[in-house]
Amino acid sequence: MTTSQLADRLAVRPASVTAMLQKLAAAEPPLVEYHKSRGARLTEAGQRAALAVVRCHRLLELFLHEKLGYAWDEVHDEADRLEHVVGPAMVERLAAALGHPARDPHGHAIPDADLTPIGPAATLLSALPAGCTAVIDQARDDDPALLRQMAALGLLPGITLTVLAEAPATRVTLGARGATPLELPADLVARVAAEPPEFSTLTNRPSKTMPASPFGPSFF
Amino acid sequence: MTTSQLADRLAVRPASVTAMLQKLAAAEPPLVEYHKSRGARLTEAGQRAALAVVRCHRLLELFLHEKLGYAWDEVHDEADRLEHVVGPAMVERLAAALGHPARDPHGHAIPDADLTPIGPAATLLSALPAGCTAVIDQARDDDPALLRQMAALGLLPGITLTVLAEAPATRVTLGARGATPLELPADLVARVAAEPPEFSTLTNRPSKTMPASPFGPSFF
DNA sequence: TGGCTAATTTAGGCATGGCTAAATCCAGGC
DNA sequence: GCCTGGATTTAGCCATGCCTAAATTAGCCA
Ligand SMILES: [Mn+2]
Ligand SMILES: [Mn+2]
Ligand SMILES: [Mn+2]
Ligand SMILES: [Mn+2]
Repeated sequence: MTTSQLADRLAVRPASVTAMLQKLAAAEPPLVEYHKSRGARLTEAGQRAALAVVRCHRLLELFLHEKLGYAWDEVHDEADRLEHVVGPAMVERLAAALGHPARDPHGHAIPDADLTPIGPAATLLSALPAGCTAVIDQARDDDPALLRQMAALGLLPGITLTVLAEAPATRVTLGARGATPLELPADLVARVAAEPPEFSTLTNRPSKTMPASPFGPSFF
Repeated sequence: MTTSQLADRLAVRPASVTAMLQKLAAAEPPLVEYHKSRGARLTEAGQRAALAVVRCHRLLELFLHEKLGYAWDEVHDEADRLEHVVGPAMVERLAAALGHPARDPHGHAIPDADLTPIGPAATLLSALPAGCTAVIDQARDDDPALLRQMAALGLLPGITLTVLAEAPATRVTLGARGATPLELPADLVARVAAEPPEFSTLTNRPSKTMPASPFGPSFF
């Protein structure tokens, strides 16, 4: 990643990114491989550190949803604060209490305890060709409004849909066939991913109305 | 409290305490009433802020013990880190999930949602007169070794004991009468509190062997 | 091969919360 | 009513992580 890509994602100034990259590259062991003015990449150790935080974050999200009754659009922010403070012992306790789950409420894959890297993302709804049938896999979890909108439309991970048209707007049908067609907002289809039914770990499995449940592969 | 008392409790230099007291006194609203070179005291707002953190801390301790299977000597440190990051919504969710409990695993009172101040401490074992019968109420939770020692001796909140002798060492009998007498270490009796049976909210209620369970009044 | 612009890094600051060392305060003791 | 030693505050620093503004680099096009 380049300095400015990171600055954008982190909502921080490029100068701050440079400083942090230098620090992480100088750490023992180095967490990033930093080529000045060239960008940076996670080292093996850095990737493990990152996966540990992601594992913690997603377990927390699922815990808040499953055990404390949070709606799926409310869990991300709380998890974002807790993830940096929860100790390794508690992470494993949470995993055990949740039955070593594979997915968080938004369908994101939860890295396992040995921090094996996660596979690539599924396909965005906006990239599905017309006529295609796919299973909703996961959605960005950093936009509560998006998640509420999805829940209202019945667009939950595990749900199967068929694309009727891609342009000018994405029109889909939910449930295997012929139900009422839906027109999906452009910002929604750009942030929800789906997979071919035969790839999906878990086909069709709605949950409580507002909240969602565990499912499919990763993307962010 | 004086500056140096605070410095001792917080394991911080007196100069740092002075700086923080000045800051808290200047806050809007002021959290402490600070008389320079004279010491400081919590304001109404400061007390509420403190009780909110204590409530969160104790709910977390109970949650870790009850729901995640932590032993009672392991919960304090984890709660100490989480307490500053858990949001108000999660505190109330925790309280609800735990059934709005009155005590944490060490017997400390959990402030209720409206942050009503907590009553004074029970009596230390070291202060009980010989012949006295009392119910274990609570113990300091910041010393895992003490808590493990208590569990090993069967000294859990809710347990009734009778003091046989105060000097040279504290000798007690557990259970209403005549079981095998125990000699209690001086550092233990200085950090465990008990109450007259008729004052105790909950008489006799041991729990899992190592871990403990919710009980009696407060002290720190 | 320059030169120009956009990306990046450096330089210099700010706020937080801590520390040490040097004043300063104050309460007793004489 | 002073004197003095312990308590307290002030002064001056440090590390973190972030910021702005000023260099510096790098890549692309003439
Ligand atoms: Mn998230
Ligand atoms: Mn998620
Ligand atoms: Mn505690
Ligand atoms: Mn406690």
